[in-house]
Amino acid sequence: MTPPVHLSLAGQAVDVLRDLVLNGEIPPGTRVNEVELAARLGISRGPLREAIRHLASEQLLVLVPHRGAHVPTATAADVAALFELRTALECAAAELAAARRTDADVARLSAVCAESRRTHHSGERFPHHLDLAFHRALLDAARSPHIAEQVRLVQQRVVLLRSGLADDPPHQRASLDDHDALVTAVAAGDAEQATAVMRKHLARVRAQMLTALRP
Amino acid sequence: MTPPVHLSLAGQAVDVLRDLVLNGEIPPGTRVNEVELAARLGISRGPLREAIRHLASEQLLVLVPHRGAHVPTATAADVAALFELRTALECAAAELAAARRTDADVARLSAVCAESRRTHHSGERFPHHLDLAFHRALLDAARSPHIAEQVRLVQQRVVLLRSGLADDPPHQRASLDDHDALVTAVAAGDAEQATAVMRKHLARVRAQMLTALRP
DNA sequence: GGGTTGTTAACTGTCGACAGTTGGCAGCGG
DNA sequence: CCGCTGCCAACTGTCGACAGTTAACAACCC
Repeated sequence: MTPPVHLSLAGQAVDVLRDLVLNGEIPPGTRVNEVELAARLGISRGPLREAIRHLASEQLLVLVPHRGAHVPTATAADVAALFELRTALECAAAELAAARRTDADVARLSAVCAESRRTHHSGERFPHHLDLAFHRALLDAARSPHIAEQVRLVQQRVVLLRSGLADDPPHQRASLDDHDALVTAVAAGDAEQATAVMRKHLARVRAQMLTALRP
Repeated sequence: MTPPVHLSLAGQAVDVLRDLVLNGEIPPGTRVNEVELAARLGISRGPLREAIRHLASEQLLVLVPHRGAHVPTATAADVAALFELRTALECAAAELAAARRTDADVARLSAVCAESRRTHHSGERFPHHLDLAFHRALLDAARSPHIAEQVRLVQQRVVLLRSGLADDPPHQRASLDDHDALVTAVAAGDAEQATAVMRKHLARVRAQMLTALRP
């Protein structure tokens, strides 16, 4: 029932370290000490090093020769460049989803949208995990494992960049509308419309992140 | 002059191992023995393991717990799924290139095309490295480092899958025409046309690889 | 006093060795 | 003759220790 059930210490360390980075317990800019972290995780430096390199390949850590690893800090240029990649990938996913979706896919997407609106209306907070769930459901509908994997990696980076950034209720409401429009386009099998909506949606998210990054 | 100038043994091992895999010196399906390869490279197992994990993150190797790493074998389904990702990335690159290209970019692209035609006419072989050079020049014109990096990884996998596959002169000529059409569209700044040509080009390459994979 | 150089401590990069697991092979029983 | 069980070799996973490098601090010279 737990998908990431790694037997090796290195595999476990990857998951633990990933959570530490994404949850902000190792804030951006912090250097990672191998011996200290190895002791904290109760493992040796060998597996930990493999885990660090793995996270670096996911770009959740930055390696500097002879100076160890540190969590990257958010840059405006980084956000812009990253969203170019995200747009390319998720627009393609939206296009494929519109062409391949089943009724079950549409039902799942609608369910996530409904759940999002409910929590937004009641608690007035749009939890990010529901946003991620929506984009993941769209990826499932696209049925393209390689694209899905790459989107997962990019979204991880977005989560890291977004950590510590303020929320913006009007933006969240607009995102909900975008999601609804996406479901409509996908349900109708309108690939062109789906990509157009996705492009607009990501442009909005990108703009919100850039403005939240300024002060 | 040599960009990948790694100081660490692990970094060097990554480059050596990558060449070994891409040049077919470790054929697909072959298992990699850590102690043997470490001795062959004159290094210890530690750095080699890090190199192996790195190549696995680039999907040039497949890791099986307690059974080591092996070079993946080409599957038709794999080619299809991979080209979905490649299409998404390179179409976006073509679109950005059309919007951002400079005269120098166009000159470089034209030069690569001319060189390709010359070798094709004289030696009747269309060297793959010129094909790669063209796509790389297009990426430079797109000026999107993240997309460029991902395309580089995908193209590596394509090279691996294509290793051992027969060439097809008519297909090569069509590819040359595609490249010329791409240069024209990019030079004209016609993003829509550039993505359309790229999509068609990649569909052709994908079809050629799938037919060459059948027997 | 500012800049430079020598020193030192901390950390990464690397190595060799040990332990645990896997797959194959031989021997045994049916 | 076929299937099963127990052993064995080979390999991976992990650990602790050593060597090389970096950066900061302190002493020294100008």
